[in-house]
Amino acid sequence: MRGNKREAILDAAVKAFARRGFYNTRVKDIGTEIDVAEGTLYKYFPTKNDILFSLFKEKWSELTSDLRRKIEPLDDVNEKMMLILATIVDVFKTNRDLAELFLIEIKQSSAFLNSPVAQSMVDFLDLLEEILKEGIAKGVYRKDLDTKAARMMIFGAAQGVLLGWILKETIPNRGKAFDYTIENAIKTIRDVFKSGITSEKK
Amino acid sequence: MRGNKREAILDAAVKAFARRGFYNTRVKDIGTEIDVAEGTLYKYFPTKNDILFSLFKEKWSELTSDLRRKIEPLDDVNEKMMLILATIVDVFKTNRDLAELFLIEIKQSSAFLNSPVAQSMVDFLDLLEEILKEGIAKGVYRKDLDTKAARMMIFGAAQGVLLGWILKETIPNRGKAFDYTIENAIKTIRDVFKSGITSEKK
Amino acid sequence: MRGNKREAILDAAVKAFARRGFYNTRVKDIGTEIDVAEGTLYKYFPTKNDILFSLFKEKWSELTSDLRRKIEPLDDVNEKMMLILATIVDVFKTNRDLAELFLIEIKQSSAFLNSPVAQSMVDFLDLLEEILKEGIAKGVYRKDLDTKAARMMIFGAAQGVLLGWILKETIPNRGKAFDYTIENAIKTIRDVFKSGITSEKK
Amino acid sequence: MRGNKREAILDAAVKAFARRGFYNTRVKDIGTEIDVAEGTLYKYFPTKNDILFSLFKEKWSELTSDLRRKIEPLDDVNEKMMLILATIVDVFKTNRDLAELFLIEIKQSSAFLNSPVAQSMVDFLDLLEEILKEGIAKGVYRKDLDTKAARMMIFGAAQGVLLGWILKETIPNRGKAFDYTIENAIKTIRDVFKSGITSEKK
DNA sequence: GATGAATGAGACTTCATTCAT
DNA sequence: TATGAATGAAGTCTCATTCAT
Repeated sequence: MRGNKREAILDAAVKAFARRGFYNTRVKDIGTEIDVAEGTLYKYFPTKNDILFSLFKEKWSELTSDLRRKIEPLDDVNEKMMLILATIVDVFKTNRDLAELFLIEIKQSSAFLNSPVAQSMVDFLDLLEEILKEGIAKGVYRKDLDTKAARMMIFGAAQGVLLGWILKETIPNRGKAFDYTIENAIKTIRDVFKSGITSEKK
Repeated sequence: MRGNKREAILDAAVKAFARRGFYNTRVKDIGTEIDVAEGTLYKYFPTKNDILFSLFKEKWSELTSDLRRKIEPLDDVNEKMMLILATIVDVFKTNRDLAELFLIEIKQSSAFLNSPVAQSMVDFLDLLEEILKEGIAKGVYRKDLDTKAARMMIFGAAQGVLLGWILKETIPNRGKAFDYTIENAIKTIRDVFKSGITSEKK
Repeated sequence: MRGNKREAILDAAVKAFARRGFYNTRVKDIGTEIDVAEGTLYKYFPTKNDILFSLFKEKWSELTSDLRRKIEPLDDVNEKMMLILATIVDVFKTNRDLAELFLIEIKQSSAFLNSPVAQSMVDFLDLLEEILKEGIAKGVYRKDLDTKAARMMIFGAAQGVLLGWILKETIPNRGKAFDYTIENAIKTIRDVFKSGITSEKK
Repeated sequence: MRGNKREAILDAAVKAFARRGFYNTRVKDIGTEIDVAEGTLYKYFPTKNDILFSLFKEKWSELTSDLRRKIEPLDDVNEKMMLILATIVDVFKTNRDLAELFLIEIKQSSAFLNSPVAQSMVDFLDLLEEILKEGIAKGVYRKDLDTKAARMMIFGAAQGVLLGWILKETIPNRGKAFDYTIENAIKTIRDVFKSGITSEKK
């Protein structure tokens, strides 16, 4: 029971934060989402900030361990990398609110990057780097890759296409500026990371 | 004189917003930065929001037109693309606060993506797309590229490496997680976009 | 409980507004009057203006319906009219703060005369007019009376004597300028409306 | 020249205060009315309050001495009284802004009734009382008249009809509630004060 | 545990007044 | 004398958090 309500609060918070952003969400809004009084939230989380903290921590951890489980049986690094990218996009496609929150409230995440909470996001980046290193070791990826830079690049690229995909639907007027399917996006990412944006021949 | 103070306020706002984020910055903080009273800010901008709006609008416009001017004399699309990526990284490297603001306060930018202000950011994306299209037309870039998705991917990738670079210095504890030079970052971006992360041979 | 606090706030507001005027009263002042925090006021009324609005609306309504109840059993229009005038003076004599507010913050009432709130004051004027019309129909009042003008005249006359009575006590120095008892005032009003200021004979 | 600008400022203030009320009028608004900068106003009046003070003082004085001049040649007290009432209504009819200000910003006038400024308004009331006393002495007015109360009643009655007349035009929606001509109003006042609201046949 | 009324610190914004030009 | 940019005190209102029930 306890765990359930805690979970429910976090899920409500994802929705609320995604919809209006952290600072424009009232603590009451989170409660309203699941018919729980403000005071009750404070039984589970000491402050509004802590709700966001726990959210990031737990959701990132979940995502990372899911990914680890998924790529474990695979051998080919390229396949691993592509699976990761595809999964991320897929997860966020399924859980739109979570996507919005993770993509958009970066400031908040960086705001507590100092805290132990941050580890969960770094864990994800570490996973990315592992694959890269493995690929390099196996001669599949180029040796001169700066893995720390590359992982941020990959992370950013995924964020970028997801952001565009979100904005397309969020913002009627500007929709055309971000008009692509999520399938095209994932194909673009895969192809570009595989062989660049340059034409194959050459 | 008038223009100067307006400029000064915007610059102070960049600093303040970058340092603490939009919502954690007090209007008074912006004024303090340049020894100007709170009330004076309101002579130049009707609301706190408008300061951020004007900031995005004007700085993005500046950046985009700078880029256009720079790539004009070039013929090779690849060179153009690389120049753009290098310039962006360079601009933000020089103006650290601006970088932080643009990379991190995305929510705010998306918050007003409906407004005419947004056009300035879309203008930048359009520039990116133009190059991509030109490259495709000239047979330099792959024909199957979804240019709308690709431009978001490139935009995101650049943001990603810059974010890491910022976080490295902002967050002492986690510094190692983002430990790469900006030079390595730009090289990584260039190489990956040119020929992917896979090893050259094959 | 809820109703009680709302009532208490309105009563505190009457006092505060009467004492210093609407614009010179701080929201905090109203709360202080009844040991309630500023924020609490906003649980009951959305804005400071709304406090004044509700005040006018509810107090005028109360007064008007009281008057209607009182005059109902009477037959003689003259008696009705005199009862109304006497009651008004009496009500305000008893509730000095309310008097001060109603007499003095006319600007505010006129400020929202467009709003539905105004109806409550017009209702009172309508009551006055009804009596006048009844009197005319019965041949007790002069046929050539412009009832709309007359009701404002009566309303104003009552306001005038009450204003003087208030000023007498409010303003020590000028007290002599308004030196009459409320009993004399009501007698004056009654007599003058009955047969004018001219001497009886003639 | 000096006097002219001072006069101009006061006239502009009458307009501005009448239009929006004292508290909703900005010092700048007064200046704008006559194309004078804010700073300039402060060369002529030490504070915003002083503008209102001077206004009341000077305008009331003007009105009172005008009235004295007008009634001087008359012998009949009744004629005097009627002339006064007619003149007041007429003055305000001609100078609508002044009317609105005097009728509506009573709080402000009472706010400084303690100050020497108030004398100007009391002077007017004194004039009213003089006539009443003269009438009583001559046996024209009833001996039992409380002159202090009566003068407030007369003052209030005049205010009342003027207020209605102003509201009629100010407030489109409620116009019907105050639908009478100023001519009817003055006739009503004259008749009622002469012989009451009761039908002539006694 | 749950509630939601109450709290009050603190944010944004306004505007009377000052003062250098 | 005239200006109007600058000031900053102070007001209204919000909302995270507390606490009595």
